[in-house]
Formats: sequence, structure tokens, C-alpha cells
Amino acid sequence: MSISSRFAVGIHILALIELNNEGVTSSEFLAKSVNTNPAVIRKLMGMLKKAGLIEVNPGIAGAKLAKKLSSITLFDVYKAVNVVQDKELFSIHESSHPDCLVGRNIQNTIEPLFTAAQLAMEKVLRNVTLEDVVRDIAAKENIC
Amino acid sequence: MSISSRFAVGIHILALIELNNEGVTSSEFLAKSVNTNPAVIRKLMGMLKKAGLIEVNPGIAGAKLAKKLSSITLFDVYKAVNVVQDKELFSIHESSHPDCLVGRNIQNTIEPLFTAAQLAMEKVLRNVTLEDVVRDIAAKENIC
DNA sequence: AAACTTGTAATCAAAATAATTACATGATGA
DNA sequence: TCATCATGTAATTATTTTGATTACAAGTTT
Repeated sequence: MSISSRFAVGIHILALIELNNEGVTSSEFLAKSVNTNPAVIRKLMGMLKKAGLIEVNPGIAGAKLAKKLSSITLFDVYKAVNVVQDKELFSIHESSHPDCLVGRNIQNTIEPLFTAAQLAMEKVLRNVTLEDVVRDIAAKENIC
Repeated sequence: MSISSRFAVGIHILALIELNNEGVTSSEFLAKSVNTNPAVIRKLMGMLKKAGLIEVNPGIAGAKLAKKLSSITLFDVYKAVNVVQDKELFSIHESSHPDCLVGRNIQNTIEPLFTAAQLAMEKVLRNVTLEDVVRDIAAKENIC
């Protein structure tokens, strides 16, 4: 079980908009790099736009970043593409048997523990910016 | 998107084996408390057994803990029921376009970041034992 | 007006989960 | 020994989610 690749693709989109900032970054252009369908990209672009991360307009080709790279974190992307809801990284079975001590209380006991684990994961994402990501992508090329 | 409730059910099973340690904790008994099918429980019991967390034998009714409660962490359960693979909490889109700077390098750039986030989440799970969970379940009753 | 782009909905296939059914195998007691 | 009950396990099904695809409306530009 894995979290949707929408997250990774969202990062891909933003990084490519930046690195192609002298060109026109259309959904078709992005789709070729990601290797998917332009409609998939447009749907993600809509989410990134709604989250205030990019600027894109009907009829006008190309997307631009709406914020500085250094002020966009992976957490922003993660929330924008909506892969995991608050407190719902882990799912808890509903409808345990209320006549049982464990069934009656397991949810309330487990939930804060699961939430704490999720928050720890999200904290790491908050500490990485897209600037870090783009720098690293560019750096990989220099090795050759 | 949520991680399989197998994790929560696994914790439920272990907690109930402990709290019912004077009785016989059969798959049918567990299934009633969890409110699911005994076969689902048996499948999970098999995973917990394989991980060395419980003792259960063909033909013999009831499961017992194979280790002390205080030496079983949520992480042990998480690994036992196999909800998330190493480095695969987040999935990365494969087959980006190799002719593109971003497509060529995005995977290698993102992977360690995703892994770090996953490890932070797992670290929290390592720091909670089933003893903590069982104590909390029992404590909830005393409020009434 | 024609060509191109974004926005968005509908549909489809694939994968994962969990529920269910069925049955083989092992243990126990009448 | 045989009937009964438990676990082990495979097969099937329904549900959900993801991602791909198609289609088309609406906006922009030349």
C-alpha cells in the first residue's frame, strides 16, 4: 500500500515549471516529461492552483509558480494534491463490538498515537523546500 | 487514501489476547470483538505468528502472546501485518521521460526525502509499546 | 474564424482491501 | 475411533481508489 503518486507528480510539475521558466510549460509539455496524460496533469494543476502554488489561466498556455521556490515546502505540495487527510494516514476499523472492553475503547486509544506518527512524518516534509529539490535535480547532472 | 486497517486490527488482536489472558482467545472470539470474519482474523494471526508476536497452533483453540507486552512496539505490529513496505510509504511515478532533466532525476532526488519522512513516522511507532496501549484502554473505563 | 489551451466531467481498467465461503489438517474428548 | 471444534489457507466477490482516457465546453490568440 502506498500513498498516491500524485504527490511525486505534483513535485515533478513544480520543479519543471521552475527549470523551464524561460519556456512555456503547458500541460502537454508536462505530460510528456511525467509520461502521462495531459488531462491528469491539468487536474493536478488545478489542485496546485487552488492551493496558491501556481498561476494558470484558461486559454493561456503555460503555468508559472505563484510563490518563490524557497517558500514552497513538500508539505505544501502534499496538502495541495490531497493524498492524505488530517489524522487519516492510518485507517481504524469502525464498528468494533461495544460490549467488549477493547472494542469499546480501541479507537480512542489508537487515534492519538496514529496522529502523532503522521505528524512526525509531515514535519519532515515541512522542512524540505522545492528549492532543495530543484538544486538536487540540477546537481545530479554535474556528476557526469 | 489510508493505510490498511490491518494495522489497527492487529493491535486490537494483541490487546485483546492480553486482556483476555485467562480465557481462550479464539479467532471467532476475536472476530466478534473486531466485528469481522474469523477468516480475516486467522489471516492476521498468521502474520503475527510469523513475526513471532503470538503463539497459535493448528487445532488448538486460542492464541497467546509470544513476548512480553512491554517488548512489543507498534512498529513490530506495523511490520508484522505488512501494511507498508520499506521506502514505499510514498509511491513515485515510474517511467518519467529520460530526455528531460527533471524526468531523468526526479526519482533519485525524491526517494531519500520520502524515505526520511517515512522513517520519522516509524520512529514514533517504535516508541509506543502494547503495554502503553493496553494501559490506556483499561484507563478509559475508570473515567466512568 | 481557426487553432490552441485550460477546465472538467464521464468512463474504464487495474490494483488493493476486506468479506465471505469452502475445505484440508490438526487436536481433543466422548 | 470418530465426531467435533480449531486453525491454516485458497478462491471468490464487492468495494474503493487510483490513474488513463476520451470528450467537450470555454477562454485566448493570431
